[in-house]
Parts: sequence; structure tokens; C-alpha cells
Amino acid sequence: MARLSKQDWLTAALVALAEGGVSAVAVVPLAQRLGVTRGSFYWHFTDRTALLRDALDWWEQQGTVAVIDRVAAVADPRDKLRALFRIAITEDPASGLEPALVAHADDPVGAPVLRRVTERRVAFLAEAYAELGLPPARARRQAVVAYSAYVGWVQLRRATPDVLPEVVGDPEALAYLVDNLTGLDAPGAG
Amino acid sequence: MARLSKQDWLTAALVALAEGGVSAVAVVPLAQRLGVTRGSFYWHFTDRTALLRDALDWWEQQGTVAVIDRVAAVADPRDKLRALFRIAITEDPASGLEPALVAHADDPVGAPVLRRVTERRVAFLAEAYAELGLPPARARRQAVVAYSAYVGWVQLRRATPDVLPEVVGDPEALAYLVDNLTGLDAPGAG
DNA sequence: CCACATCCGTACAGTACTGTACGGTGAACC
DNA sequence: GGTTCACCGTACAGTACTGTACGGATGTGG
Repeated sequence: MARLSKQDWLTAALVALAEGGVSAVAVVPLAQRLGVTRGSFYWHFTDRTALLRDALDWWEQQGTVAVIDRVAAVADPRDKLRALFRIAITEDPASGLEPALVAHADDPVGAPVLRRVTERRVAFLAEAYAELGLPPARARRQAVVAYSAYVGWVQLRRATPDVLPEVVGDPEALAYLVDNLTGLDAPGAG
Repeated sequence: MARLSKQDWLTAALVALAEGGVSAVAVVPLAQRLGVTRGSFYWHFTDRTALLRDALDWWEQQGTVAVIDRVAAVADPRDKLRALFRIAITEDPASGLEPALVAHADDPVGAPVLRRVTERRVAFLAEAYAELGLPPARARRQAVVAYSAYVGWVQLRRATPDVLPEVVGDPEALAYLVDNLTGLDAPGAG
């Protein structure tokens, strides 16, 4: 007998969300994949909405708040940006969730989470670019462009992995990618 | 009486796809939005799959092939890249479709279209960067980063439009954005 | 005015998912 | 060894969508 925990359902929900969008977070398919029936689910959760809400709360905490807390102490803004992007690229839990949330932008559960996460990440980036000496408006623009590049990279990695150069096992390629995404090789940001 | 054409269904399908993902391309909701019943749909199309296929074929033609044909004749590679991104940003039909396709990456209809579109766009970008003098491998990497930045920008525009600076009515901001996305302000690409 | 093609509404299964009620199992604990 | 609780299976509506069959409306040309 499987004997699942609540976290098992949460991680399964995030995987399904990244793979098939909000509509893929369905009780019956998840139960089939986990090897149980819906009786298990409705003991751990009251609703399908509760599962989605709890899973996204966990994702917001682990993928944004915890990462920011980890790198916030880094003194040099360049090192801080590099560490942030390196973490985001190499060890993102439930990677590639953003396109799934964007695809269902009218979802009442996913939309506010996506807005909070996006705003928080861009704000933190803008702060780091301001520490580099950029004026506020320019730091904000640079933050948006850098975050766009990261988000697009994640999207490409999920959609068509074969067009991307492998980067996890190649430190040099990773460093090159990070400097490209952050714009730290451009004259305007230095 | 509404009296719809096949194209009406196609554009409605693309709008629904961009807003709510593949699962939002459903016959009943589309018919309700168009003010008809399903009887109309099953006269124009054999299947729900046929609607999705035809709509994505149209999107692939208009949003990739036609745009590439328009800018391919531009001689200077810098101007070509700028024209390409300016068109892609300002006048993309059914804008923001890529996240919806990525969110349902296992969809048998959408996945091959997304792969073809991505590969074709990246290849065209790599060609332009090679014309700028970059060696092939470097041109390819630059193309991937530039396309990532564009895709991420599109995704942000759909998800959280308020974090982005307005760019459609501001030619200067648009030029700044285009040069940022293409990397034409970086020393490595010039 | 009527025959025909085009286009749409309606009714009927069939399928997949949700939520609820309730009964069953297995391990821990006294 | 029986009780209790955590956990799961099963059965029953209810809902939303798909696909099909067929009949009705609307416009057009002979």
C-alpha cells in the first residue's frame, strides 16, 4: 500500500502543473500516477483548489523567498546577481512553472501567486542593479530585461531542450550564460 | 444570426489558447463566446483537434514564416535584427501564444508546432548574428539568449503587464528595449 | 417559387472529472 | 487483543465537454 503524505500530493501537483498546465492538476490523474484512488486525496485536502493553493504557496516560498534570503547577504552586487541566477538555473524546484501559470493567467489561484513572485523577483533584481550604480529607472529596466531573459531561458529549456547548449555540467558555459542573462558583460550595466 | 466563417473560429481559438492554454480551446466555451452553438463548429471542422491544428498552422505561418520573409531582404544584419524584434514586439498576431504551448508540452498537436517555430526562429537569429561576424557556435549561443529574452518579455507582458514599461507608444523606449534584447549594445555582439 | 447549398440549433449518447458519504484496513498503543 | 486513529477504496450523484444525427432556417440561382 502506498501510504502517502500531504507533501507527496504537493510535489506531484507541481510536476503536473509544470508539464500540463493548471488543468493537469486534476485529482483522478494525480491519484493514478501516485498509485492510489481519490479517497486518499480527499482525506489530505478539502478541495482541488486547496491542493493548487498549497502547492503554489510552497513553490512561492521555496523558489522565491528562500532563494532571495540565501543570496541577500552577498555584499558585492555582481556576485549577488551571479549567485542568484546560478541558483535559479541549476537548482530550481519544479522548474518551468512560470509558463504554466502564464498560460492560465485568469486562474483565480495561480494569478495572484504569479504576480507576487514576478514583482518580488524584479524588485530584488532592480535593487541589485541599483547597488551597481544604475539610476532607479534604469535599474528597473535592466531588471526587467534580465528577468525576461531568465524566464525565456526556462521556457526554452522546457519546450525545446535540444536547441539549448547543455549548461548544468559545464561551468564555463554556465558562467557565460549567467553573464549574458544578467547583462554583466554589457557596458551599460557595469 | 451570427453566420460565422472558419477564420472566426480560428482567431477565437488562438485568443482562447493564449488566455487559457490548450485546454481552453474547447468547443462549448468558444461557441458561447462567439454567440452560436456547437452545431456551427461541427460544420466547419471535423474535430476539436482539427481546430487546434488549423489554428496553429495559421499562427506558424503568420507569426514566423511571414515575418522572416519580410525582414530577410534587409541587408545590414543590425537593421535586420532590429526590424525583426520590432515587428515581433509590436505586431505579433495572437501575442503570447508560446507560454500556452509550453504549458502543455506533451500536447500532440501543439508540441511539434512549437518545436518547428522555436528552431526556425533561433536558426534565423543565429544566421543574422553570424553575418555580424560572430563564429557559428557563438552566434548560436547569442541567438538563444536573444530569443530567450524576447520570449521572456512576451511572457511577462502577458502575466504582469504593470511591471513592464510601456513600449508601444514610446519609440525611444522601444529602441532601447530592442537593443537590449538583441544584445546589440553589448561589446561581444558588435 | 422552388430546388439546392450553406449554415446553425437541438437532442442523444458517451466520457472524464469533481465532491460526498461511508465502509474497510492496518498499525500503534494501552 | 481490542480500540482508536490515520489512511484509503468504493459507490453514488452532479457537471462539463465531446461527437453524432438530424432537422430547421436562410440565402441564391434556375
